[in-house]
Amino acid sequence: MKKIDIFKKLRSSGLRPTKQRVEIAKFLFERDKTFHFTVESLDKLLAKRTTSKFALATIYNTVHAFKKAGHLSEVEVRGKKTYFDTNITNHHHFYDSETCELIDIDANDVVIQKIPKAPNGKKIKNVEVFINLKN
Amino acid sequence: MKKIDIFKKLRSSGLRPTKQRVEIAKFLFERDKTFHFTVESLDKLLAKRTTSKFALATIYNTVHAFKKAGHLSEVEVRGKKTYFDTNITNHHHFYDSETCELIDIDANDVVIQKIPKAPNGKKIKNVEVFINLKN
DNA sequence: TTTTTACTTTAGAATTATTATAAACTAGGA
DNA sequence: TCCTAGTTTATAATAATTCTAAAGTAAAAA
Repeated sequence: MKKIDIFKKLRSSGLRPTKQRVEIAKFLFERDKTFHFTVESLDKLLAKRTTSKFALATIYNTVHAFKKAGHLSEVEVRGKKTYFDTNITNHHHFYDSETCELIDIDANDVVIQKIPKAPNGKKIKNVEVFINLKN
Repeated sequence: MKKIDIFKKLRSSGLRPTKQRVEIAKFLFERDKTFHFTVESLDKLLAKRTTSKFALATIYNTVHAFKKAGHLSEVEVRGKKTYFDTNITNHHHFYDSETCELIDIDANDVVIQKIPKAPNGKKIKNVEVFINLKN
């Protein structure tokens, strides 16, 4: 993804393309495969790859802004950390608690045959399937 | 559940039936319906219902001891808090993010037709289905 | 282009949930 | 009853995240 596209992506979602956002966006979105990360891991990776430095709060702000704009999804797993996922399509996850690793599962690879009705007055927003792994 | 049964329940799982544990166990297990709670909410409820006071650390210890002994299950949902569930059978959950409320779904009410193979070297430990609700 | 304004970044403080610590206490066996 | 290991407790520590307020910057207005 070219710099100009990053600019577009940010601007079209109402985010000013600041130096920090552009750098973070380039790092996150210029890749073919899905990328899972926590704020902490992203911070470390950015520190390695770039010369600029980022306040931790900036990474939190940016990642949440990207999420709000629909460029990232958030995945909550057992444990204290929040993971983010560059795969924003509807999909599911394997979770390997040994390695604390998330692995995407395509939505088509999980077929649910039967599901209960939502309680009165409520609707189903989405269904998340977590497959926990062991060795 | 009678006090003597609480004693048995605790002792059979290697937990000394201390005053605190017995009171907490009575509060949690002397009910017909599933009960979902966080450590924080349990603390508040206990403060209302009983005259004894409990250190927060005791509630953490006790709840985790109960979980380890298989008397409670733990459910992680979006957000920072950890929920515990007196329903220790294999089951799923609705999650109402408006009210931060968990609702049990019987395992039989969710039928999964197709599921992907675990990655190489890994096995599937369990499958958790979360149905997120909206209004 | 300069000025202005609103949005951002930043470092550090604050908050929140949880766990660790170490001293005092207690259940249950010897 | 005495002893010992397991428990409880208050408090400190930790960890992830959010808040704050000052300094900086992008983009609109002049």
